[in-house]
Amino acid sequence: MSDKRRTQNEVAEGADRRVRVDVQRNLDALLQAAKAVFATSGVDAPVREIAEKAGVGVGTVYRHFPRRSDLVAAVFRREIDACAAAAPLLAASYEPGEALLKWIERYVAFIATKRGLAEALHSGDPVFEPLPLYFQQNLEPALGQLLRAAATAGEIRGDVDAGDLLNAIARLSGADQAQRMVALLVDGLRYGKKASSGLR
Amino acid sequence: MSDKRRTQNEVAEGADRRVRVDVQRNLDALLQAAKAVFATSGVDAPVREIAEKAGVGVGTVYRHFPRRSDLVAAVFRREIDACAAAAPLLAASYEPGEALLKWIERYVAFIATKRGLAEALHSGDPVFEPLPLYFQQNLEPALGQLLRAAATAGEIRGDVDAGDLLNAIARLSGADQAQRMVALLVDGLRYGKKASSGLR
DNA sequence: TTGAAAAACGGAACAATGTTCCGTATTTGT
DNA sequence: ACAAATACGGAACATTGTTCCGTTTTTCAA
Repeated sequence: MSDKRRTQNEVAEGADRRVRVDVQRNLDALLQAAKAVFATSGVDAPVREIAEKAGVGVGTVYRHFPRRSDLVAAVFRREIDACAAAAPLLAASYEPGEALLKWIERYVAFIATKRGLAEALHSGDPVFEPLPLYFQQNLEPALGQLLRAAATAGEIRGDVDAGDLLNAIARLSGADQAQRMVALLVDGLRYGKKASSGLR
Repeated sequence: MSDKRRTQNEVAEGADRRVRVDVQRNLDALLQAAKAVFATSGVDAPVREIAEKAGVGVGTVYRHFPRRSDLVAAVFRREIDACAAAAPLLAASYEPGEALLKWIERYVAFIATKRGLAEALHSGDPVFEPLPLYFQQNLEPALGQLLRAAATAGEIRGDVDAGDLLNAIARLSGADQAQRMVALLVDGLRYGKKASSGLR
């Protein structure tokens, strides 16, 4: 290794070396192909299918994403971010209760388009652990804000955990009657200020 | 044991031939092994593992259960039946609201012990189609009865479909916070007599 | 009791998939 | 233009569902 001093490019960050152009190209193609395939065949689609659609070998897929789930996570990250970003926007445009409802609606729509994602999140397979983590780290604060605002406004009870709700909705989504079931869950939010189901 | 004529055993049904003893033995061993393995490793456990535990070859497993899911279904059928049978018993021993709550509790406990079952039910994999069918055909009437009784008694709203609720609970079960989420759902049952979430 | 036909058995073999490995091709910095 | 570094593609391996078939066990009746 001759010394590789990157002269002026030596940014603070560990920017070891400029990313090779082919890497960037393949990564883009991969993410795009994966997004398309996931939408079509669900998140359980074979890696080979994605690799082929992207015009790369499976080796390339695995170099960028050591685990299948890493690819899934990468593909969804940006959509998750967008969903999280929507929260403050809605909060600024509607009253607390309405904003909460609208955000949940958006969240449901997002989850619904990802066949198999709900299962993956809950599969228990250690390989999917990072995914729900990212989900919650990004979505929980967003929902938490809306939840708190709505509770303060007295529109819903105040003892509901954002993470719980996020998880519950994700599980309910995907079913034919998802809308109805989520609605029921939301009604539960308004039931009262104190626990009361007897199942606690 | 010479005289083998089926004499009085000759039931009307096309009892072509008495089931071979080894068949019965293997079938029992299989169901028992499967039940144990499912409880330990979840319903996704490899068929080979079950076959080995039962002391039979995989060929035997597939002769009795053409699809993996058929075995899963067989193992749960009796438990499902028991769960369904509990409904009228509870209805006879408690007031409508209480009976409903207790039955849901039992249902949750049952689902909880079957790691992966909720996912299987919803997997979309055509191979699991018969399972949810059996579930609903047996559990829906049971829950429906309790639901109707509770609604009549004015303890919950009357527009909740038993199938929906069954499905929703199955999806929620298995999570760490399943109890809390189901409780929230149940609270939703009491919210009012009319739709009100705005998500409908 | 005995022997041949029927039924079931076990497990090797096949197919689909996730993942790893490595010889080859591409890119980069000089 | 060249050599080192890096990435690439896809064959090879591991795991698991499912099928196939030669062998073993059970049944039935003479």
